[in-house]
Amino acid sequence: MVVAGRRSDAPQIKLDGTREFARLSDYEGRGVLTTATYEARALGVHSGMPTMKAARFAPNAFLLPVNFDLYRKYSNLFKAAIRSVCPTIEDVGIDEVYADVSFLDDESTAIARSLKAAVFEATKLTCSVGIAPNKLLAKLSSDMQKPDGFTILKMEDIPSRVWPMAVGKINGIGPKANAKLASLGITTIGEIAARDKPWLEEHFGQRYGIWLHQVSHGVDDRPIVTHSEPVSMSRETTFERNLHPVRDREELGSAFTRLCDQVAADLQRKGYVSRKIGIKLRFDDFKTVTRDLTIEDATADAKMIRRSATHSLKRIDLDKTIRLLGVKAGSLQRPDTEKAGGHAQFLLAL
DNA sequence: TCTGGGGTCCTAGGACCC
DNA sequence: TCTGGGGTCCTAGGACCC
Repeated sequence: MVVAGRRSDAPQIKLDGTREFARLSDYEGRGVLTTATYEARALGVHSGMPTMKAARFAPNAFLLPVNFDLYRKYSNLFKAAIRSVCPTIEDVGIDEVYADVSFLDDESTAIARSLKAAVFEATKLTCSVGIAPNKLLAKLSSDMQKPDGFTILKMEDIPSRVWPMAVGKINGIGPKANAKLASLGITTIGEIAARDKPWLEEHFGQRYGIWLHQVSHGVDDRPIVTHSEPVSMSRETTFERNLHPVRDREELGSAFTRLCDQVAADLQRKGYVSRKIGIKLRFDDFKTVTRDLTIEDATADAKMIRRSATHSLKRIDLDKTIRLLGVKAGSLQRPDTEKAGGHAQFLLAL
């Protein structure tokens, strides 16, 4: 079974009450797999794979639409369950958390078991736990035995258990860094660790080079961040077909308005105003451009957002058809911390 | 095979200020 | 005449993550 597509692709309910699921081969249109069961993955498909491509590997896989409301509900149950064991947690998206368990007296094994038991009791879902001296190693170890496993990783295990792993397993080494490392003959974490700092800095720049050196030796001093403020909120949509800036002007215009309305509603619902309104376009050749504009008065008003976004849109050459359109609000503030007009301002100079 | 949507953080140049 | 050194803010793009 795979999950892909929109809510409207929900299974048909037949007259006898049974549900008729679509098959992956029935899928039409754009998009990627949100996820796939392990059985489907065995056929060569994976999260993020274009759905039309996945359909060639697993045409008979059952196709389910995404249901983010449901995922959010289970996410909340899952996080509450973790919190009941260990209150100091950091959110890492919908299905992951870091938890600081250093204050617990129990053995690592007992902690892992109680975390998994709490999650299962709350959600009937299994999960994977990694217990390690820092976030880098905890993430690495939680991936070692999936699904429904737990792994305890200590500093002294690094040479035997971390160094043989592929560099891409490290959080922060993506496709680009992976390819560059490979071009230098490096495919495992141990091969990074075998290089000295100056060599890594020479090839990857000072900052990234030093970071590579550290992570390859299991060093990571990032704290658990229990609270963070949002930086931006955005909405974007990929059209079912590429839209022509002139011929499809109306359709583009209404999509644009809808995105601005959604961003405004998101801001209002969460209680923020924005000082930076931006747009994003992806053309038929997949080239992506962004424009943004800092505005005088922070806003959460749909019309204001649309006006600012239109300014940015006018600065883009529309010489190709458009695949994706997005609207983004950045430089977020809480309205009450907004600098109120009318306050006296002072300057003291020598 | 044609590639989602929602985010964060980093880099780098230019404007501008003292 | 051949021009420092520090800082912040703005903008665009890109890598990366879930």
